[in-house]
Amino acid sequence: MMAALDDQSLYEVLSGTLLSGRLGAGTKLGEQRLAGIFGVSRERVRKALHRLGHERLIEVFPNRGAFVVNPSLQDARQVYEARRIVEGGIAWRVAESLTREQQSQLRRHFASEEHAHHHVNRAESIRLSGAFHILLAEMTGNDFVMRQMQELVSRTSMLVALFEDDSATCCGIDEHESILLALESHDPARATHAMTGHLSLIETRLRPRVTGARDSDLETIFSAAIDSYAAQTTELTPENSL
Amino acid sequence: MMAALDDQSLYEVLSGTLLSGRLGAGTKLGEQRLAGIFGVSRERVRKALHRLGHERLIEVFPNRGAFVVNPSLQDARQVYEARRIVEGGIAWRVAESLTREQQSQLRRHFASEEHAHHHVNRAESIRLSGAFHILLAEMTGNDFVMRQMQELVSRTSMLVALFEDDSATCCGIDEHESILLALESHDPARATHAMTGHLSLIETRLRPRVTGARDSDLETIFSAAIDSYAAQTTELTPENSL
DNA sequence: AAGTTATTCTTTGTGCACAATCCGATTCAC
DNA sequence: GTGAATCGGATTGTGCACAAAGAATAACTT
Repeated sequence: MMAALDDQSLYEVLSGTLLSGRLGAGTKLGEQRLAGIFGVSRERVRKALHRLGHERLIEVFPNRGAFVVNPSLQDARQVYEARRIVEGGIAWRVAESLTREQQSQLRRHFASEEHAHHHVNRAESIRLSGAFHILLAEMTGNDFVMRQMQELVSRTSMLVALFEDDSATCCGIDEHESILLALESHDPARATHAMTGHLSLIETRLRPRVTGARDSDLETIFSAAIDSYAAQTTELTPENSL
Repeated sequence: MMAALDDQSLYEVLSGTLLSGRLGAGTKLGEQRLAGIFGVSRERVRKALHRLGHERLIEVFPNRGAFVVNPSLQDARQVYEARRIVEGGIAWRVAESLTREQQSQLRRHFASEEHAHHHVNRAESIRLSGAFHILLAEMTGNDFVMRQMQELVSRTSMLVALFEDDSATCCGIDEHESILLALESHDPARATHAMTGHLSLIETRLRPRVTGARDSDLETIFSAAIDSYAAQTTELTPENSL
């Protein structure tokens, strides 16, 4: 069948592929080309590209086109610095007002992290590490803060794809525990301190990596992305398969 | 002459007018209508509208159009909450690393604030109060943080236009001083505390105001906005008047 | 032969016409 | 008279064709 992608799907596939780091930095994303690959009109691609540009996932040069961003190590540092500032503020706020439910929710999450860690389930560990930070942002119950965090986490995942030190792409579990303890003691300053220290440690794990000649065949990469996206969505809405 | 507005100018006039609160909440911004007023094609207006929608300065409903946002008091609270979190983090960070130059820069700014305050220069006081917060954000030297702050300050100025208690739309000057003192003492926790306390105080000044039947004649409002924008830009580039 | 200009070709940007959608009013049925 | 359904007007969304800009190449001059 190969359903025609709607705007949202197109954006999600594009965005997901960008974030996964499968595209070589600096790769040109031609409108015509993408339109052909995705089987949609050029205007559709245009709109998606503009949106991605606004979210800084790609760089758009007027009359020149859109290109995959090529973040420098300095850019990476800025992302972590921003996270220290924002998540420091989040930790402070959450420490002030942690409820019983929130506390047990964090405890439960931390237990999963430990479980995955001890069973050396690497992929799951990475996922849960990120989720811990998102969970804290959610506890502020604030849309602005959540959106900003989502953007920062997106950027982070893009960066680790570029600069990952293969040995450690996930947060240290002890550090999460010390954050948790600080939150539970309702000590804002201590919580902020634990959070900023944690993020600094993660940052030190970044290594400038030779931007390896990754596969930059747009057709191949996006076809795979579309397939996995389709699989994922049909799985979520099985009634569609009727 | 009445130069044809380019994309950027169009966006800035639109955005500035939105932020000033001169437009009634919920006012519909029809594409055709605006195109006529600004003397540009509909597609141009479309693009600007989409951008504004992405920045949440207007609400865009598919197939229905764009409308001026109508923030509730609860929305306002969220903005101040977000500012407490982010600016709390900023204060922490700046307190950690305040340089001599930064310190004197802040002192100088504070002196201007005091001056305007004592001479009862109301408009200037308001402007400088906002600038103080932006200045702190700039001192982090972080693009992400600055962009977020710009967005939050924009929203704030929109909100005070809606909910202002006429007696106090500017920051208390004593509060800024206590933040300054905390920063100078290089005490992050104290700085964060001063900042969050300050923002909470501002928030208490918000009063739910009957969304007064403001003038919603798009033609009149935008014509004035275009004129003042033109005046402002020609002033900045006097060589254009040749 | 190197640098510079002219030309061509590709890619992005824009306006226009038409299609899809939504809102409101009128009409019809009960 | 009230409710639902339908039709008309208006507004937004989309594809297409053309215009404009940039990049690469070719030619020409010094």
